[in-house]
Amino acid sequence: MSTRVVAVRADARRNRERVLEAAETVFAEQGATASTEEVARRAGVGIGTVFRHFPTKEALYEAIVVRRLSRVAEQAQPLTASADPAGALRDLFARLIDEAATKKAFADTMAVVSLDVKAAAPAVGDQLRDTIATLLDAARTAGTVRADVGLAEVMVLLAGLCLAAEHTPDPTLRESALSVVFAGLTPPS
Amino acid sequence: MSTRVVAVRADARRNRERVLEAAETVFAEQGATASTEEVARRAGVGIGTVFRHFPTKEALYEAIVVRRLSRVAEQAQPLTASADPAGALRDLFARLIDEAATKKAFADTMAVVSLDVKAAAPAVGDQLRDTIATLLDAARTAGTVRADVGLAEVMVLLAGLCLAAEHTPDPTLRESALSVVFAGLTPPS
Amino acid sequence: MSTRVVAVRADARRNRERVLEAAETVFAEQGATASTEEVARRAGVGIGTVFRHFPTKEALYEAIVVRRLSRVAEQAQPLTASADPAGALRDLFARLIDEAATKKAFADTMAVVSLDVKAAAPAVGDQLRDTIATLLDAARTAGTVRADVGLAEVMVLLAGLCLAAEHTPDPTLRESALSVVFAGLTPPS
Amino acid sequence: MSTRVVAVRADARRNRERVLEAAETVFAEQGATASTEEVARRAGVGIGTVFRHFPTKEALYEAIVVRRLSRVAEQAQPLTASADPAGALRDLFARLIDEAATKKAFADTMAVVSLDVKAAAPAVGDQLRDTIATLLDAARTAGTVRADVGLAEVMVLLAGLCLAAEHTPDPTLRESALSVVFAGLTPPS
DNA sequence: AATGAATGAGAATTCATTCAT
DNA sequence: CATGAATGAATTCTCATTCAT
Repeated sequence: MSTRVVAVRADARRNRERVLEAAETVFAEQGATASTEEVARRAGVGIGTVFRHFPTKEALYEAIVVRRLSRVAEQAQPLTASADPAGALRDLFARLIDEAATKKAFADTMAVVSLDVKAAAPAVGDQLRDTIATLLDAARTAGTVRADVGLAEVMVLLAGLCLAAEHTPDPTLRESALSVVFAGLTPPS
Repeated sequence: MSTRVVAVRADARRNRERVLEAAETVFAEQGATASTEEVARRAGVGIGTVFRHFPTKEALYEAIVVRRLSRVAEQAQPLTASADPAGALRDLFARLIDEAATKKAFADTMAVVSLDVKAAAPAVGDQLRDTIATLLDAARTAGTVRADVGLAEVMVLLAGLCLAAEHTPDPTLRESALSVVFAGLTPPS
Repeated sequence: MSTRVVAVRADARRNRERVLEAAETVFAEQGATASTEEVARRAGVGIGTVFRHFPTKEALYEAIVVRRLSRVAEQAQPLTASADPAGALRDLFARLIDEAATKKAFADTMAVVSLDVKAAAPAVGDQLRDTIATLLDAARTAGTVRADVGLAEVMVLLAGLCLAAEHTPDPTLRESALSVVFAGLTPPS
Repeated sequence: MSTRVVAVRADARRNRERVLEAAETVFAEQGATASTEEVARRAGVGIGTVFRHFPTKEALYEAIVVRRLSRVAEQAQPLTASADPAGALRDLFARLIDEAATKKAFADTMAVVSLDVKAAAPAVGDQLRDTIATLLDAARTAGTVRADVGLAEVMVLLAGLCLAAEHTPDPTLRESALSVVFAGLTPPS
């Protein structure tokens, strides 16, 4: 009996996953204004199924945001152990910028997390923010980032780079812009 | 008869202007998703009039982009005479950033000009780009901006700062971010 | 020019009238749950037209309610001049009951007016209520209706008869029920 | 094996009962438009279970009607032994009216029984109708109700009072309306 | 040329009903 | 039998665009 129950749930979870996967793709391609119907089509499910799992279009979108952030935060955390915190920070930024360049609406996600702190579901982006804060602190302590730069402006810069990346297909250019920003973060010799 | 025709055209031109004015306001307030009906209402004209002058909502939006750019470029050009090109560049950026923070969809305008060069009506943003290019060249020559920084990445940075500004109500924070970028543009001592 | 303007309005008014007419029919046949699409179809207009004239389904429904009440109230008012107020009252009730028996949702309209006084748009049903109140007063004064019966209970009885009529296709039966009620309103000899 | 089957049936019957109980409550609160899902939730069963026992929402609704009627009829029957049949009839009406005022969709139940005789499952409301008929006959014989009043119009009046009661929160008013009706049923002195 | 009414293709959301587990 | 996930038709409402006046 418990197996049967688990089986049902596994099925539902699989469908939920398919919906999320489809939503991820669709939102990456068309942005947040993509229709729920399109998501359902891509997922190969009825539209009712989408709404069963996510009672609102916004709920679905938020789920994608959370998902993206979780992944990003997960991948970011190991960086805190880095011996070169400034370099780690830059690597992290580069990764996020590339993702923003590829996936529509990812930049918006970053902007929300970076800037509209209270708006987002609380604690959703906290993990990423914390990682960045840790790296920043370490870098300042190590003297590889200027002491007079705060987390807030770093987040603004990150958001800006991500948002600009959405319109910047050339990776070299994105890298150059990032270089300028990090040059600005580096203490004058 | 010719007078009548001229009169009509003057009328039409005035209407076109009113529509643009209204669109500017409405898009600044509500972003590009504002309805065309709302624009017509604000302009005090029928919706048919809006579509007569701009056959598509997108055409109207582009017209606003062009308009904003023209104004900005106009105000920017005098700066090319500045004795301190780097300082002038920074002032210009600050002005644009503040505008982006205040007017919705202005940041997108900047992004279009800065990044999707070919997408926009050709030569639309060229004037502004040229001004920035001139300032940048002068600053590099004067040694107040690093020689290895190109126009393209500067435009990316400008777009990024404007886009981030849209979500950053605190002017101090916007200023701080700008400072970092300009520190990054300054040649190492 | 004024003629042109008037012409447009006349056209719109005609369409509005067609929508109202269709809505009247459709609601009479299917009740208040009939779809707006069906109303549009019957009116021979696009669904957008219906929503242009009545921004909400509820607004459309209310318009029908108001319309029905206005007509009824208009027809009722002359009765106040009757030499036989009790008889006039009974005639009025009979008319309303018959309408309720024929038109779905009319009974609900009557119920709203009779009972949920404040809920309905204020003053919508007031005219009818006033007419009934006048007739009732006159009848009580004339001694043809019991002095201890108030307007409130008369309205309850009217609503009840209308609501029951909706399910009572036999007119003789409706008439019999009305007779009992009026016998109850008549003072004991 | 037979025991197991019996056990299953007992389980099923219990579930059926729980569904009915929940439906009773839900329909009383929200009317017939309440969703089947809500009924299932209240019953603490899956929605599939609801549809297993009642193949259609309408079937479920009818079952509730039947159920309410059975109870009412059961409670009513003892009244036939009353020495004062007219008084008993009035008591019965008062009880039904109060129930209609409290429980949404009960008035509709009454209307169905009173008026759409053939529509309902045959013989469903017959018991109540029979009780009322018996009381009416007795009262007519006793001379406490007019001889020229038939069962049909009494049912119409009952339905009307119940339907009106649904919108009449004031019990005094409901009582007053009932008084008028019974005055109308009483033979002229 | 201006007007604004008409249009109808979506979009989000709900819910009765079916069916795989 | 029970479960509840899946389905998709239906509904309300919006908005860019067209067209009669």
